[in-house]
Amino acid sequence: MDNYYIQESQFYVAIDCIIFGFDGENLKVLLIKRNFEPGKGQRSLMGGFLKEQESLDEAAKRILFELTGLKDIYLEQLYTYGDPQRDPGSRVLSVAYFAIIKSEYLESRNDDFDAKWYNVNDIPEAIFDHRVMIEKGLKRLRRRASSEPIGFELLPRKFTIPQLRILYEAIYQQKFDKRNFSKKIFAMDVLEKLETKDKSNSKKGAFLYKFDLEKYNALVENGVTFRL
Amino acid sequence: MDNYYIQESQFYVAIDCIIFGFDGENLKVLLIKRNFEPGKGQRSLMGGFLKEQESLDEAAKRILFELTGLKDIYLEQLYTYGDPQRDPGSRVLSVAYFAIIKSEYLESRNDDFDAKWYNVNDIPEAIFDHRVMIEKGLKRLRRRASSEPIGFELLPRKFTIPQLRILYEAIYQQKFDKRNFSKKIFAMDVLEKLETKDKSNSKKGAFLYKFDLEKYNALVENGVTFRL
DNA sequence: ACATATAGCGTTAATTTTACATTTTATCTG
DNA sequence: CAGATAAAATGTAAAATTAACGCTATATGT
Repeated sequence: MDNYYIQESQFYVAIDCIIFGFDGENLKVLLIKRNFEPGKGQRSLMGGFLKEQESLDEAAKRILFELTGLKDIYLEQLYTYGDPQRDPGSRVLSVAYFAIIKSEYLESRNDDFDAKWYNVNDIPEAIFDHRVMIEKGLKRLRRRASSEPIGFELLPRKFTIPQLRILYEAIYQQKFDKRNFSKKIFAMDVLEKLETKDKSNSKKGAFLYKFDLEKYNALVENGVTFRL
Repeated sequence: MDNYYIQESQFYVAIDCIIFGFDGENLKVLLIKRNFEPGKGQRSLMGGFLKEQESLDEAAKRILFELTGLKDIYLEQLYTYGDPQRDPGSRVLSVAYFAIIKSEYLESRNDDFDAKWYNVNDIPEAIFDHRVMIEKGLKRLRRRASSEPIGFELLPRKFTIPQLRILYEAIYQQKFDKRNFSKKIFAMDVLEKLETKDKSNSKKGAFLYKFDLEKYNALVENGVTFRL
């Protein structure tokens, strides 16, 4: 490719992924132990450098795959951090991505990186500006979860209404009335009720549901918006 | 500074600014005529390359200053575009910024760049992915304007209620009921009523108001959120 | 002084949101 | 196998918010 911009400066570009998960009780963020200098051994978001021929989205997918072995993770660009002093290793821009892993994959292969889940209410110290990134990711998650059906990304494919409610309580750190919550979610008509019950949390058992993407897309077509 | 990352690739990083304005009737976006290759002479967002010692925000401010001669412009990072093919001149990432210029400065010094305002309902062809950026900026503007008091950034410091309403009608491309609109804005109690009237649009004249930042900040303290 | 054209304002109906308690059901235990 | 248990499921009324709607006031121009 020709280069018209020879006289301009160039920069390292990193991708950092804020990975959220839900263990059925609390909202979690995944941090690894950084395995190179500077900051080797410290807590860090999973990240990596952008490569010559990659788009940003591709790089984020590659990095998530390296950590989790998963493709098809919910992924969304969050913000780009470019303070000249942010990385003592050199001038590096970081494009932060926001990712969600379904809780059924919480225990995926990630041993090389010594990855651990941390409760979002109690985020530990982390390298560089990674805590700032996590805070921003959390805000984005809260905004998104109220206006798009991304909560389902945090749950198993089959889930119960109480599970869904507890998830939203974890996201927003507040209680929701059981009746009102059910009413709201059923009113949107985006769930498919299954025959089977989940009995792990009660003797009576709670019916399982699936998020029905087709119904949801049909609603979106008609201009109806998700709102919880 | 030490460099721990010698083996990684580096990239050009551009900043592009989506500059919105309001002429009292329509929402506008400012485009310039690009004055260097590739794409010389074509319509483009105002932009420039990130420099060695600059943060992203600083670069965006510098670039806006170069075009408008203004400091203290409303500015917010929007999104980073990194497709390897997006700029035929070389591999360049672009960090898009979203900016608002008060309409009293619409006619600022920008002659070097042959800048022109375009109605957002009728965005002309523009270079690279700049139209995509503008569309995204427009969405962001709409979201922001409904949840934060940024509409005032688009108006003169003193404005009338009908002006404010017409602005919101331009942003959302829909009519708002006069009475309900006034009620809503007055209910929030963030405006200061002035003695003087603006008589440019009617014989009777409409009272002028100022956005009262102190009142607004006090509300935010109390957890009240702006919503129009 | 009268015509004109926009500014300014209040009430009612409809919708949405909140608050709140009892019955159902499968399992566990004695 | 009967009774205890513990979470799931469900409806209604009050309150708050939002939407719909038309007339009078005012300053200027003729």
